[in-house]
Amino acid sequence: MDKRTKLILTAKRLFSEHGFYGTATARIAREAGVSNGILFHYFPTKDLLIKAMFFDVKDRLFDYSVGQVYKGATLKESIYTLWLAAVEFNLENANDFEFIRQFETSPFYRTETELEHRYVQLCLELIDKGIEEGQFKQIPSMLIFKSMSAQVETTVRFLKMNNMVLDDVEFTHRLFEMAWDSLAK
Amino acid sequence: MDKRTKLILTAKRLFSEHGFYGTATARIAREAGVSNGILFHYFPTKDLLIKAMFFDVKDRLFDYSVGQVYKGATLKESIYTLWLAAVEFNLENANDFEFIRQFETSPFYRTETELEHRYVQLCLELIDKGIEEGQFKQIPSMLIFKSMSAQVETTVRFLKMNNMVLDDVEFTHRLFEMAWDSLAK
DNA sequence: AAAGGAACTGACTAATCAGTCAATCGTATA
DNA sequence: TATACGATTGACTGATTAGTCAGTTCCTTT
Repeated sequence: MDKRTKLILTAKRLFSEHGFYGTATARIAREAGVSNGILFHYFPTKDLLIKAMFFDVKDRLFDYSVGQVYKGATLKESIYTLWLAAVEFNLENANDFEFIRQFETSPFYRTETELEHRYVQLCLELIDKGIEEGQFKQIPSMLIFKSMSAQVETTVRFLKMNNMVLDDVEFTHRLFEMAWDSLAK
Repeated sequence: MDKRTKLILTAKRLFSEHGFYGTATARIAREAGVSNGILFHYFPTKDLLIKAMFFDVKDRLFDYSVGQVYKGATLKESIYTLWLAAVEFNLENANDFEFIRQFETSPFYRTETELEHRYVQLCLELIDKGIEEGQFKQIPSMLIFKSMSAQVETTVRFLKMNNMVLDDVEFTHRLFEMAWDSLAK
């Protein structure tokens, strides 16, 4: 594994445990098994390291989930697929999940940052379609997207806190219905 | 205004703008117009200052919202009152809102911290009642509470980002229905 | 093999910060 | 008036940190 990747993985683990400011750059380098200097070779400042990590996570979430949505699916099926993929991804990648959570409430985060990403674009298109077709409530699509994201986050936090996994299909559906009902007409 | 209160108000403003670690204790004292030492007289460590502020906000939210729920109200009316009070409180107290948001995603936050508070207790009782009576979905009450809290947060963020206020009753109801539908059977 | 540049090292620094402390002030009580 | 004690000050310190830099290693190209 190259040192840049090692740094990102180590940083993600330490950030999710101790927060951005609770983690010294020197510690990231040490625990990644590389020199202090090389961190600043790849990421000129700590801020740029953090921002690079944000896009790294969003890219991987996109790759993980979008492939699963197939063309012929109904709107509800598509939303369900995206919802389930997001929940699974966050459950399986605990450090990514904690990292994003902290990033989005930090002063680093600006909405423009997120808007740029194709994952968000895709979701918004789907939601707009649902509103036009009259399947969704007459509410701004951005609010619906944010609401769904918040539901995913809440669900993941709950499952983790109670050491649960999504093995019960019936329960999984009940969780999804909670999110779905909030946007369906 | 006594110096302890001045410190809390100034800290809240600075924390909400620059985060916990982005705000030096010396700066809090300076902008509050008091000496550096007095901060540590009232709050022996920075962590204790932050925790004291958390309970300060929750207390005020409790006082603000609970008085508005009247005895004879239906379950939906009570939930609506609490939802609206929370949204209004967070809109009117921007610094409190940002502070709590950061606190809850920081390493300071432990779930036990919140459970102790009577505001949470009250909400959980109401939700349990709704589940027993069959009005709410068969989902753990803690998850429903967290989901509602997340919806309030999302709504407030959306309104603030678009410089909106809750002056349109019809739109307000549509926002509430979003949250309500996610928990109602 | 020579050259050149990217990857890499780790000791170093300038700045910042949480928390301390010795001294002073204000005021209430005896 | 004397005593006592909490409130208050602000200069100070020891520890920590992001970022630098001069020099070394490694690899590719000619």
